Amino acid sequence: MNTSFAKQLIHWHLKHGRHDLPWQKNKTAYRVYVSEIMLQQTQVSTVIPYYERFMATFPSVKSLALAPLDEVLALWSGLGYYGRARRLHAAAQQVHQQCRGRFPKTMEGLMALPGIGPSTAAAVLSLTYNQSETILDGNVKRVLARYHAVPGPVESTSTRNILWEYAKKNTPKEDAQIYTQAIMDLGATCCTRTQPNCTVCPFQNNCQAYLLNSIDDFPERAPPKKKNPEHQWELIFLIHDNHILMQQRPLSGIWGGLWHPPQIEDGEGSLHDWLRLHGYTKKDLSKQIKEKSFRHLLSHKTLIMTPHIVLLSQAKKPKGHAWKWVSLPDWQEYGIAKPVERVIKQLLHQSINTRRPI
DNA sequence: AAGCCGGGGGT
DNA sequence: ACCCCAGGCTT
Repeated sequence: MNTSFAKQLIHWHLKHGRHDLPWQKNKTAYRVYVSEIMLQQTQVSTVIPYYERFMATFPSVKSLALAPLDEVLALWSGLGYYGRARRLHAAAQQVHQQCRGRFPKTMEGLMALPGIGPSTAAAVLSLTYNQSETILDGNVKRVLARYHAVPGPVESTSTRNILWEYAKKNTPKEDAQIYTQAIMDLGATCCTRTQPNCTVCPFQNNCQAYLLNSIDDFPERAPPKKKNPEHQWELIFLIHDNHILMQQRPLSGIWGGLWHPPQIEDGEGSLHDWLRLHGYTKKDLSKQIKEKSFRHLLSHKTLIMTPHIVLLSQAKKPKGHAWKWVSLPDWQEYGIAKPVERVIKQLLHQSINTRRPI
């Protein structure tokens, strides 16, 4: 074990670490666990407001376990990676039903829960119970890759194994709680990705990358994968009698379990589909869709049909099911993806400005 | 091993 | 624009 590394780091953390994060208060396995899931691939500043709302609504494992998934997704909407929310909910139910509401206190026990991998399990155990377990997140990878000038792209398995070994060697038997927080804080506030603040770093005299004057070369990155071309499709916002037509997406894939307005195009989950269910012929539909005029299709009551383009970064078309007219005052109670939320807000705003009832 | 999953912040 | 973020799951 590299005792010196931990001691220096803990000493640094005493003065320069973060001590006021919401999940650092009233530390319980549940509170730390929820924070760790939210923080996966998500920055602290983004998480904080979501975390506060979430914990106010679900203060205990039991309350989360007994809540419907819809409610969990609604609180999660806007945060991204919605699979995290589904697995969080499933894990809470497992803990509630199979562990009498107590989180496992072992790596194996925690990793048996959906959504918990080695890093999250170690974070829960070290931060909550001061167990000597090792994390390897983006911060730790960066710190260690620089400290040891580790060559090779951090995405590769071999480099990751090397970093795991360093990380384990550095983890102290005592004070793992403070150490875990400390190494994340160092990565987040000092050993940052760009423009690291090496002049105040406790490892300035030990960091291989700094001594080689090549901080920017570590961690090495694999060449970027080519991204899917961004595709876009039309979502149609049908608002009728103060309700908006929405459909829920299947649990797998992008925006899993979330709600959004129907797409115009033909196919499963399209507006075509929905209208056909309501007795309109295909010929009717083609004509009216082309003209973007649905006033006579649904009702002669107030109806505003507003097509909007929602841009997604994925090439898959939405497949939805479970059509539902959602009351406009209630739409925020549903899990809605961020781009969709923006359009709905804009629509409501417009209707207020133009003083047109919808 | 590679792909998938989101939205935002920093540069 | 591009990179990255308190990763894990699926294929």
